[in-house]
Amino acid sequence: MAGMAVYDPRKEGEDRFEGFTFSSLEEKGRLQYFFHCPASKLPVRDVLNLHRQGNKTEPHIEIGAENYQNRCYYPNNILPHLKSAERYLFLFTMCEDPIHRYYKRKVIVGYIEKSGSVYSPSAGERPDRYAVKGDVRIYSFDDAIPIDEPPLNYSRYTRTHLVCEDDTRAILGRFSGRKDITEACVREIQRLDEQNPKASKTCRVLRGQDCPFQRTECRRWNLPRKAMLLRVGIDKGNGGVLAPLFENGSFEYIPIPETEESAEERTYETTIGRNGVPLSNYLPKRMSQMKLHFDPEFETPSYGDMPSKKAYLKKLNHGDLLVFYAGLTPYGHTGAQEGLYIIGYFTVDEVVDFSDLTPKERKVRAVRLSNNAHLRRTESNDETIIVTGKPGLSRLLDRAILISAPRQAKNGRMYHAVSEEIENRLGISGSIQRCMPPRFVEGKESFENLLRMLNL
DNA sequence: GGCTCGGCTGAATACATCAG
DNA sequence: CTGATGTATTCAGCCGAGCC
Repeated sequence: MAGMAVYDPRKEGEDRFEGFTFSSLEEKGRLQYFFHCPASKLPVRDVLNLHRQGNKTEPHIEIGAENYQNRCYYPNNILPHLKSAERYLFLFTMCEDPIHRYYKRKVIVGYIEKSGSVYSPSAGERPDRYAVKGDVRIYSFDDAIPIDEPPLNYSRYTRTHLVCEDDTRAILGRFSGRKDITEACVREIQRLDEQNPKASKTCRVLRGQDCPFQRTECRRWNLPRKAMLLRVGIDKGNGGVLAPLFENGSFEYIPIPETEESAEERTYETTIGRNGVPLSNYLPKRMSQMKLHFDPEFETPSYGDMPSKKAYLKKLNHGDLLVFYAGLTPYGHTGAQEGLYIIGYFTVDEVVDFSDLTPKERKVRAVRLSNNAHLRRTESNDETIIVTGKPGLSRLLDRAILISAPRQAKNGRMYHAVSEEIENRLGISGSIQRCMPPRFVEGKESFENLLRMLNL
C-alpha cells in the first residue's frame, strides 16, 4: 500500500514513507486553501505576492502538485492527506476579483486527484517536504463552488476540512461537464511570473535550479504553441502596387494608406524607408501625400484590427507567434520572384479586446498603445482588438522569406498559393493571397520548423 | 466472547504572531 | 483591527490488551 508512485532521489524503504496511501482510495477528500492572486480573474495562486505572504508556489498546478516547492499546512493537512485513503485534495481560495459575484467568498475551484507524492529535500529557506501529486483540474470562478452554501454548508472560517463521500459526489457532480481551465491558468501563472525578479519566480528552473519535471510533465515548459500567419502591408488591391524586394533579399515594409480620420501625420513622402529613401519613391505619384495606416508597428510593438479578424486573433495566447507576410516584387533586378514573403513577426505578449474593457481601462490602454494606427483614429475604439508583441522577440526581418509559388486557377488566372516546400514544412496549404482566413501553424513539428525559419 | 480502559491518532480549534 | 499562518492543544473516536 505504502510507497507506490513515489518519486524520491533517495532510496526507498525509509520509515518516513510508512502510511502513505495511493491505492484502494475512497471517493472522499479534504480542502486545501490557497491565496488567489488579485491581479487575475482566473483562480491562480498569488504569484505576485500581492497578499504579502510571499510569491506563492502552491498549488503547483504546472505538475499537479501541492507542497512541491514550499510547505503549506503541511503537518496539519498534507501529511494526513497523504496517509489517508482520500482520493481528492480540493483546492479552495478567497476570490479577489472585485466584480465577481464570489468576491471575498471562499470557493472550491478544482482538485488534485492523488496518485503519488514527491519528496523534495530542504534547500535554503525551503524546508524538506512531501508533495501530493496527481491529475489536476481547475475551473473558473463562474463554475466555482462556495463552501458556505448548500450542499456543503461549511463555515466561512474554514481552514481545513474533510470532505465526506456525499459532499465529494456533490462537488464532482457540479464540476462535471464544466470546462477545465488548467492550461489557461498555467499560461496566466507564466505571464504573471514574468513580472517577478529572478529570485522570486515561482518556477525552480526560472530561479536557476533544476526541476525533474521540466522536460516531462511540467505544463509550463510543455505548453503547445502555435503561429498565425497574417497578410499585411500594401497590395495590388490597396494601392495598386507591391512593396519592393531588393537584390540582396532586403525589402521595404510599406503600410496601407489610412482611409479614416486619424491623428496620423506621416505620409508616404515624409516616411523614409530602411533603404534610405521616402516610401513614395516606390509608389504611384498620386499616393505620395496619403497618410499611413502603420499596422503592424514594430516599435511598441502592436498590431490592431477591427472585429472581422477578432475571433482569429483571440485564439492567440501569450508566447504564440503572429507572423506577418506581404506581397513583394523585385525592385531593380530580376533575381527573385514576385510573391508572398514573411516580413516579420511578433512573439505574442497580450491580446487586448477593447470590448472587454471598461471605459476607464480603454483610456489607459489607448494611451499606452498610442503608436497603433487603430488607436490614432478619431472614431471610438470600443471594438478594436490589439495584439502586443514582446519587445526583443518581435521584429521586422532583415531578409524576406518566400512562402508562395504561383499557381494557375481553373479559369486560367494566376494566384499565389503556399509553395510545396512550405506546405511540407509548416503544414499549411492553398491560396494565401487574401488575409482571410488567417492560417495557423500548429503541431510540434511544423511549429519548430517555423521557429528555425525565423532563427528563433 | 464480551467488556473496560488506556493509549494513540488525527480533526478541529485555540493561541501566538505578523503584516497591512 | 482583520485575516492569514504555523504551532500547540484539546477532544472524540478507534483499537487493542487484558481481564472476567
